[in-house]
Amino acid sequence: MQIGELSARSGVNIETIRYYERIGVLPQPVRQSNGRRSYGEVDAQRLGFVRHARDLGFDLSAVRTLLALQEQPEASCENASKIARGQLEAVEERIDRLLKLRDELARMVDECSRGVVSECRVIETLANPVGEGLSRLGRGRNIANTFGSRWSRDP
Amino acid sequence: MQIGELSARSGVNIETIRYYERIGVLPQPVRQSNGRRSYGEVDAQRLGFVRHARDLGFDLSAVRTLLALQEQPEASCENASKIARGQLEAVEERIDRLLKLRDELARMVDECSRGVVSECRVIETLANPVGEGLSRLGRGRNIANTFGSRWSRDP
DNA sequence: GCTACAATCTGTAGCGACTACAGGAGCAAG
DNA sequence: CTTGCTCCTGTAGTCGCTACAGATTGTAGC
Repeated sequence: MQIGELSARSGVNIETIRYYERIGVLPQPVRQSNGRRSYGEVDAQRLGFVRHARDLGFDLSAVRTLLALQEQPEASCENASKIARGQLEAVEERIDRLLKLRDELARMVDECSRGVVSECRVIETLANPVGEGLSRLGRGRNIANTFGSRWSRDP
Repeated sequence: MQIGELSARSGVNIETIRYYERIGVLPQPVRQSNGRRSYGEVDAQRLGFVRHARDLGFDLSAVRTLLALQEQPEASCENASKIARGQLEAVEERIDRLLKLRDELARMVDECSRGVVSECRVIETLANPVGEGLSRLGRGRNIANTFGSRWSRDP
């Protein structure tokens, strides 16, 4: 199958597939006589694996590790489980933050009197950082920057 | 106050402050005779506003709009409130996704037999995308990419 | 065969929001 | 007068794509 079909089947952008190949997340595929990339089921599966892992928020370096682990089934899964646990932790922290965030945003919107800016709670709330109430939230360890800009990609 | 103090007080990286100045989110500050930037309370407040808005997930273009609104208090707050409502919607969607994500990750971790990779649920789950169960999650509209990589920045 | 158009190719540049670094200047304390 | 700190400018790197330019190849209709 050519790259277009692989892209359609996996839901991964053509450019992204080539990008994955370039950075070594996907292996260099066989080429047809005309120079076009030719993929098989194994490639489709590997790409599916990558996509699913990315959907779960693993960054590409984690994906690399997981792929390597997948390819030596005799190895211990300690490592894979550790990566997943780290990911789970990051997700839970993120959820906590977002819930607080939602409350503050909801309050802002709710209290906006729909009058002029000088009475608008949206602006006011932003202007008065509430004694580090929320602003401390962003300040934890940099947990491997697990969530890039991918949380709203797509066509 | 110099840039270092402003940075310490606001919790915003020095380089980031200069970056904000460069892209016009912060105005060019007064310079001391030695060429160093000199800030006052107004600047600190403006930066606090920016930081808080960023913490709430507004992207820099939204921040720009909000800043502009803040500076003409006679205007209607319709606009600010609209931005905040959009933001709230995006946050709620994001929370939904993350909750589903957490479940899948938790299940993965939970079911890992802690043996070899060939029996590991973490790898297995990634390899078998469960008929688009979760993978459709990433595929909505691109809601203005409101959340960049900022969700784990900091020292 | 000719033409139009689609799919693919390579290579490079751009995005957002920073972050890091090189190489230099200024300034205070010991 | 040296050490060490803060600050300066300017540029390049990060991540994970995405977009484009310009070339080639394949396919379908006339």
